[in-house]
Amino acid sequence: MVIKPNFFNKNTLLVAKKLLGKYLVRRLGKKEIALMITEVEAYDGHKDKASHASRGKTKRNYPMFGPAGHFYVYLTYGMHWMLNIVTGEKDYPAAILIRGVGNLNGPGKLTKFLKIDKRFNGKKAEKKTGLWFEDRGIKIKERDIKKAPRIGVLYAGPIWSKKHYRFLLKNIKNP
DNA sequence: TAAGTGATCTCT
DNA sequence: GAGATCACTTAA
Repeated sequence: MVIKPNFFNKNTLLVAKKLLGKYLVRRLGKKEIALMITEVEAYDGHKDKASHASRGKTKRNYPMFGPAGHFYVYLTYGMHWMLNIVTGEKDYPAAILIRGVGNLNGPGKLTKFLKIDKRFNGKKAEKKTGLWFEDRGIKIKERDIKKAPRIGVLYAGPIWSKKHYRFLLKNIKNP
């Protein structure tokens, strides 16, 4: 079943954990590619120094301030698109970075494989968009979730870079 | 381990 | 307008 926007309209850390084991589905032409989400990172609120939203709303990060269930896509290092899903209330800047799906590890590889770019920025996660989330009934237990510090955010200082806002599945099961 | 790559942010 | 920075990948 397709996941609705209100699924994302909750505490970001909670949603991040619940997103593990769900499916990211992409329609390319007539084909649908469904990949299980195995790794995510949370960026929660303007106080989070590692978040793009920590310095207020800008032309780039405005989708983070929008309603939950929309995508935030941006380019980094001149060549890699990052895919995020916005969470929380409108005007509360928060999003979850999808770092790994299926057998792909790394946010840059993911977007390259699924042909995701800025066209999805600010779009709603639904079938019409061509990129959405599905719940296929896989249950993830708390002990299967590993918590770890986020990647590439050392610039945010010791407090925010050490927070365990990264969640990944320990045993990747093949459905 | 280092280089590639370019939009965006933060100063002038 | 210029310069620094960056939620990464790949090939050695």
